[in-house]
Amino acid sequence: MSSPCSRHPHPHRLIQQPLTELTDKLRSKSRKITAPRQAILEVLRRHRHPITNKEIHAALGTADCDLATVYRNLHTLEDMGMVRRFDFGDGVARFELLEEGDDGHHHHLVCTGCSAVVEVEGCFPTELEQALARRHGFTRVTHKLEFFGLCPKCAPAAPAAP
Amino acid sequence: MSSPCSRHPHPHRLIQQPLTELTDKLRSKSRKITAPRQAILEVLRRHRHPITNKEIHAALGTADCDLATVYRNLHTLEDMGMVRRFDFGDGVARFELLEEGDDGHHHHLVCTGCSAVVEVEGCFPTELEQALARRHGFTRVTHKLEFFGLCPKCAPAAPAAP
DNA sequence: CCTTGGATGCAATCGATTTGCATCCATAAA
DNA sequence: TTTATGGATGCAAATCGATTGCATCCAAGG
Repeated sequence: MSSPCSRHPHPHRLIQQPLTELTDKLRSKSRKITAPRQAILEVLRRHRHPITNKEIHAALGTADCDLATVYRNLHTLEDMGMVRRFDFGDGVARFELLEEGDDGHHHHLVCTGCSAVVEVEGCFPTELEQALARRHGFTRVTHKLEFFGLCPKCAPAAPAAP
Repeated sequence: MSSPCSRHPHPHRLIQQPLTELTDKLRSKSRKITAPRQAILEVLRRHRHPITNKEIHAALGTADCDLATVYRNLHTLEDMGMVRRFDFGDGVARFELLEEGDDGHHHHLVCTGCSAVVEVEGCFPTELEQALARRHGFTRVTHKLEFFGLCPKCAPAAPAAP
């Protein structure tokens, strides 16, 4: 694992549940299995890194649907706990399909040059999180954490730095 | 417990440098000392937690200026390293005035109910960041980390929990 | 086949932020 | 002090991601 800029599958996201399993979950909550929805799920299944609504929309191909439908569906899927929303700080929401039983809590290392994404395993600040909660009397504390830097391919092109 | 990082000259942001020091810094980079700019700096000096462009604009009072001017000034101040931008994940940028010599790197615990903000004194271990950088060949790696939860006041009003 | 509530397309709208442009003025030079 | 000038500002229009109202459509259960 030493090519962060190229697309490489990550252990956590190698195996995806079959589409039927996904549609079953939808059915179980009285959500309809429509063509756009299936197509969106297929796109999500094919991507191992968070993708934006626009990217999903662009990847629909033949099964094209309205962009608003993509937005609405990702809200629905998020509410149902089937996808997780990530924020890379650029003002655009990104989503990842979740495995059954996975809460999707993990972080990324994002190249500020080419937007390449590496998944980071392990969730470090959990202890700090609980200490914080205790100290300030907060409950239900979570966190958002993402790493940013320059990948090997983009490093040479970078400006002077400390 | 994780080792807190050591680059926090003013942990609680109680003391702020005088306005003259700020204007001197502007002058030194051939930026003009205008009324709007001074007023914006005054507002920032009076706040110890990240505030939005709108909040700054609203707090200007007599020294009112165009909202676009606030936006432009905060870009300028950010570029000059005089303020630091924070992202609480709600799609609105927030800023904090930086002390001399402080890079402003710290994190917050934000109440999702009332938006109360607590500064977090502990920082994510830098070594882990560097290990990540090494493992994936990234350079200049940084991170964004914010905590979210319910403060004591908002906890009672919260819905059922896991 | 029929009913029905969720789903979709389309267009309008929203909120945050940016930008084009004419004008203004803080600052340094003359 | 006067002048020249490039940065700064006001105002309005434009972007951009995302949301929403509404009429229509259709998947799913009778």
